[in-house]
Formats: sequence, structure tokens, C-alpha cells
Amino acid sequence: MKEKIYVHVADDHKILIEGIIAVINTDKEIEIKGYSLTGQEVIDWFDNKENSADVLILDITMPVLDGFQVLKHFKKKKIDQKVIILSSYDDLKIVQEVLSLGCKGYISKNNAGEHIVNAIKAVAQGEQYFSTDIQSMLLKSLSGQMVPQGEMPDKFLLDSLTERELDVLKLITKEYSTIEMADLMNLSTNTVETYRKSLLKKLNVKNAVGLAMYAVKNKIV
Amino acid sequence: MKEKIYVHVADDHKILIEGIIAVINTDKEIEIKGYSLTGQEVIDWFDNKENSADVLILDITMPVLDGFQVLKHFKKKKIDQKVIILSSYDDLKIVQEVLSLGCKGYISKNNAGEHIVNAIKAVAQGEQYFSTDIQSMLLKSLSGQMVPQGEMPDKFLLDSLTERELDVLKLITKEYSTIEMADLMNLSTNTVETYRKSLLKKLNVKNAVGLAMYAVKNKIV
DNA sequence: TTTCTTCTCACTGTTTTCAGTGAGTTCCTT
DNA sequence: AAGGAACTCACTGAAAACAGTGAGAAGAAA
Repeated sequence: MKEKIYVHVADDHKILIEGIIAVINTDKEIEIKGYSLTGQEVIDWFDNKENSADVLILDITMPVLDGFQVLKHFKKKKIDQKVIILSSYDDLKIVQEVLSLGCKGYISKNNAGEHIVNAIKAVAQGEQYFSTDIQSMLLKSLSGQMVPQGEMPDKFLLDSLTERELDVLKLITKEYSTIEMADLMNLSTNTVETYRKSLLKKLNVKNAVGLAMYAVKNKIV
Repeated sequence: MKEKIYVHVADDHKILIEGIIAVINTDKEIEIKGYSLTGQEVIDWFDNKENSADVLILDITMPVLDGFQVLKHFKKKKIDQKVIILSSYDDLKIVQEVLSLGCKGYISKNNAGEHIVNAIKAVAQGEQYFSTDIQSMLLKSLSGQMVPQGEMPDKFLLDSLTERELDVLKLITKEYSTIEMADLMNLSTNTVETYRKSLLKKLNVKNAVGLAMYAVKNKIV
């Protein structure tokens, strides 16, 4: 028999906590050790030396200190608490934010039931866990298929660039010189210069730095 | 009984292909349909209308058109071929590059054996698949935990920059030339050049683009 | 067939950046 | 008072980027 995994749950809706407890109780390896209804309660609970949990299930939106602030508290105090975010918002920026705050898992409430047990076990073993919809979102964002809300990439200009121009643009952002690019692409330096100048003109910037910044803004790199 | 999954393998080392075939043959659901030793062969094979495969296992480094170019070919021809990259390079940039080129899976050769069958099945079903080491690398990069090998942690570098150097760095990202900066800051061009060179040295990059990219990565701009 | 785009390359010149070295000033700290 | 860091400037030479113009080849589209 394996060691038990102890879990603390935090969400401002008690009915949801009860649901989670019900799901978790179906698994003999996992045991609930208390719950909290606000971020403040979470912090207080863990501040008490007598309390501890292998994994903390944490909601983002809570009154009196939200999930972010709880994570920030752990980070500030250098407490290496394993946390799984249970969120209703499938927003890339939120996911990235909590990841950078050291959380180890993220599951959306939509399909929490099917994921929560596996997530707890994975995180307890030191792995990371993301529900399938979050995973696919993360991968899309990585492969540049995602459009961050608010700032639309300049589709117009972007589409006006040819394949070769894009190749050169990418290499420029990697600090390649014209000679190096020509070498790598098996082209004449004159040709690479042509693409470089064409990029400057099309994107209406005045130097290579402008090209690089454009590439960054438009998620080409 | 499920439908068979047909797979084509491409790698310039025949011994590796044989190994993969051996592993795959242990699973009755999957069947090999040909192999290629160069990127050109892959393209030719798929260009032949009589040939097809549910999944293509593709090496990156190959003579006569590498994996990148094969992916580009599919993209250009708007062929929605499911591809799993089998690479010896666990480099974030490469992973991102092939992801943006539409590949659906990425496993490193280190632990290909344990992953390849699952990868094929997952991708065949339309999912994405990444071996655990690649996954953790991707997640680290997302949460900003990635520390580029060899380099000093960026906090130190960033702190080592003086006020004036930061001023110049910011202006560089705005496409200012040395003369323009000198004018704006009421300094000699020589002075601005000094800061510029100091930045290049401290941040260990080779040109202004490198400086700009550093500034972006470290949210200076 | 003609037109258009893309890709390729060349030539000439100017401007800017990069590299190395040296040095005087102020201000802060020990 | 001495040392160090930051700020300032100068000079030289090489390398790279930028600017403008022109043009042939291949392929797709009208």
C-alpha cells in the first residue's frame, strides 16, 4: 500500500468543495485534510505548523485574498507547496501567471471530475499536470497558433511577407549576420541583402532592431 | 478490432529505422508502410498518390532536405499530414519551430522506445504527443523557469547594467541610431558607443538585435 | 500568352555598427 | 585618503548594415 496523499481544498463555494471531496473520496490513496473558503484562510491554515498537505487545490477567484495572492505568499515565504489551480477561466495569461508563480497543475472546472484524481497523484509525485483543454491551449500558444486577446497581430503586413523574407526575419532575430545567413541558406549575400531591404521597406522600420521588434510583437519568434 | 494505423519512418540512419520497426512491430495495431533515408525521399514518397500513411515519423537532421523542409513542403502544399518528430536535439527553439510548422508530436531519441507507440496512437487519433522530457521543457519555458545553459542567471546580468546603459538599451529597442541617441541624451556619440559596446559585452550578444531581444525577454521594454 | 509574384544575384556607395585602447571626472565607500 | 564604480569622451580601423538600381529565371494566375 502506498503512502496516503493529503490534500487541502480552497474554494469560496462550499458546494464545489463538497463535490470535490465526494470525487476524491472514491480514491483510497487520497485523503482530505481540511478546506478553506478564502485565500486568507488558506494562508492561515498553512501558517499553522501543525497543518500540512501534500497538495493544495486552489481556486483563483476567492474573496479576501485570491488564488494569485496565495501563490505569491508561498513564493515570498519560499514555501515549496504543490498547488493545483482549479479555475473557471481558461485564459492563457492566467495560466502563464500561475505557472510563473510556481503552481504545478491547472485544471478547468468544466472537466475537473475526470482529471482531479490523476492531477493530484501526478503533482504529488513531483510531476506537472494540466487538463487536456489547458494542454492544448498551451501548445497552441507555443506553436504561435494563438492570438492573444487585445493585440491582434498585423495580419495584413505579415501576410505580405514571402517565405524567404520570413526565413531571413527569423534568422535576424537570432543575431545572424547577412554573411552567416547566406552561408546557412546557401544563397549569395546579395540575395540575403535583398530580402533584408525588402523587409525594412515592407515593415516600415529603419533597421534590424526594428525588424526584430516587429517579429516579437507578431509572435513570429 | 480497431483499424490499423499505418506509419512511414524517415531517418538517415538505417539502423535506427530498423530499431523503430522492431519496437513498432510489437504492437498489432500499427503497421509500417515504407521508410525514407532523406527528406527528398519522404516528399517523393508522399507525392505518389498511391502512397499514404496515417503518421509520419520524421528525423530533423537528414541529408538532401532536412525535416524542417519536409514540414515546410507539407505546409506549402496544404497537406495535413500527421507528423511526429524524432529528434536528438532537445532544443526549445527547434521544438517551437516544428510546432509552428504543424507537427503533432515530438519525442527525443533518448527515450523513444518507451514513447513511440503511445505517440503514434495519440497522434493518429488527432491528439498531440510529447515525450515527458520535452513536455517539461515546454512547460518550463512557459512559466519562465528556463535558464539558458551556461549563461549567468538573468537577474545578475540585469542588475549589472548601469542607469545609462539601460537608457541606451531602451533607445536601441526603439530603433534609435547612435547619433540620434547622442543628440537626445546630450552626449557625445563616442560616449553612446561606449555604452553600446559595454552592453554587448555584459549581455554577451553579438549585435543590436541581440540587445533588443534581451530587452524583450527581460521585460525592459 | 501575357502578367505578376517570387526568388535569385550583381554592382556601387554611404552610413552605422562593432572592436580595442586609453583616459579624465565625479561620487561613494572603506 | 585611497579605491572603485559610473559617467564621460577620443581616436583608429574593420565589419556590417543600409540605400538604390537593375535584371534574369521559374511558376502561377488571368
